[in-house]
Amino acid sequence: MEQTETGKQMTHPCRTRFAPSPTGQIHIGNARTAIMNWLAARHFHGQFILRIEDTDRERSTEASEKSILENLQWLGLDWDEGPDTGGKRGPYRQSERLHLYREILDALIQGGKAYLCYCTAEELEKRRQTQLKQSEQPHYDGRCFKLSDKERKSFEAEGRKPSVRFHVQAESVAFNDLVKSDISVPKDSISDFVIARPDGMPMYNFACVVDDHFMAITHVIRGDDHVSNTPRQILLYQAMGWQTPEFAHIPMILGKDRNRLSKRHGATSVSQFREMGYLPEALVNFLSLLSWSSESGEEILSGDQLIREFSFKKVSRSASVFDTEKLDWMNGVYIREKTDIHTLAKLAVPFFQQAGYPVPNAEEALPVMKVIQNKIEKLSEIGEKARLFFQKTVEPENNEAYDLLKHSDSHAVFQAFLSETEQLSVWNSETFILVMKQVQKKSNVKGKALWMPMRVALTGQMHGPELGPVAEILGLDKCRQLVVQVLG
RNA sequence: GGCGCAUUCGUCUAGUGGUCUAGGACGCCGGCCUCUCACGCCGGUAACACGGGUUCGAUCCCCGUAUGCGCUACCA
Repeated sequence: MEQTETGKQMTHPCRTRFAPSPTGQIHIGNARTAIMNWLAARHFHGQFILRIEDTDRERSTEASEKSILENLQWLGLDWDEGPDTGGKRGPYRQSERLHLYREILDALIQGGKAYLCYCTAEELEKRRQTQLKQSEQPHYDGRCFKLSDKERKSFEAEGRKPSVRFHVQAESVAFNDLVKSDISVPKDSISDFVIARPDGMPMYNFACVVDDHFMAITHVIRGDDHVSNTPRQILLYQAMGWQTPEFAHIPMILGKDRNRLSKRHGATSVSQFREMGYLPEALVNFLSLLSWSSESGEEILSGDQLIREFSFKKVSRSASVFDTEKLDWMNGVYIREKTDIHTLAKLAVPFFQQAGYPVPNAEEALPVMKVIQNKIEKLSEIGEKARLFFQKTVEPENNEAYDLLKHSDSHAVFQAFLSETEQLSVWNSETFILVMKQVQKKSNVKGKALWMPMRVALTGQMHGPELGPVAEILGLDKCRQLVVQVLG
């Protein structure tokens, strides 16, 4: 039998879940939560379950669900059970589990653990305001708990539709969080809360508990914005006589201003990072290093290493700021060191095309990618860095470049280059270097004065990739043509 | 307002009652390499929120304060 890190014995193998609500693009913070759940499941050789929490009918869409699954897959996460793959504990969409909630709800009401509440949203809000005004703690006063049959009937006659409220009886609730250690909440800080809407749709805290129970989730790993929800959920587990799972609340991810990450901070959805040319492995690596660190202290970690090294003990308790500069660096590491050049070329094709360059496939992208591989940190920089290979005409980028072309030494270099290449039939990086050596002899110009004019002639720019490979990709004809152009 | 949680370089983090003159990474600065830029390599900059305790000794333990975040929904 496996042991959890708190020493409690697990009666099932580790089962974790990621339970997004399909109300938009998957957010970077949610993605991190998904990654942690996935890592934990894989580390403990358990199962990772995907569940769609679509009880908010107003905001849930099918398109969102589809996009969430796609982006999770893009990140490289896989799940053992989910809405698309199925599984023994399904269905995996809350909207398809309504009958189950209904059953539990009835049982709860029968057992006196929950009751119908006829208060309207307006009434509730009004009372809340009064409580606030009297600097009281806003809470539900429990008035519908002791409704007489007569009162109930009169409410029904008014056409009021009741919601279902959970009757809180506990003194106080305490639990041991795998990340945050002991957390306890005093009694009266929790008042009777709604667990189902008048239309029968379950509320988050309720549905979540029912599903986690029936899906046999052993570790609930989620953002620490759920810490305050946990006591409510534990009360529910207790009322139903179910065993509570382990809880692990991982800290929030903050924006640069230390506020909760939101659109104001720029890109926040996984798909946006994908479009900007971040590699999934880099994003996963970076995200897993937020509020977590490896035992070894390594920073560049593959998925397998992440799985191997995963541990709740290494999750820190405080929020972290999402630092794109470090992400950029890490993505650069993946581009230049951690990704096979052929794979990279393949991934790059859409970015060439987006920039309008005629690159139909990975074969065409390959040589250029080899040359600019260590010049970019994101694939979206391809447009800028590869421009020199596709531009129709070459213009010196600034006065300095222009002056360089007009220098008399440069003139000699160009002349020599043309005569040296006149009879050439073989053309590649090496022959270009050989030619330049000859040019040096002939023109008696060397070093910077030799290479820089050639660079500007071929690319128009003062900076750029190594000239040999550039010349090779450009081809002999194009090179000669460009040199003729600057001479004329 | 109440309750909960947090607080080590600018950022991500390591760390333990003495080995901390606090380690690593990103960024930044300087140098090397070099046809340029980048890569790479070498070096540097920079932090234990504050105030009380406990202790021979606290970054590490306890209590306050401040600040931040979260929850306090018929959102999830």
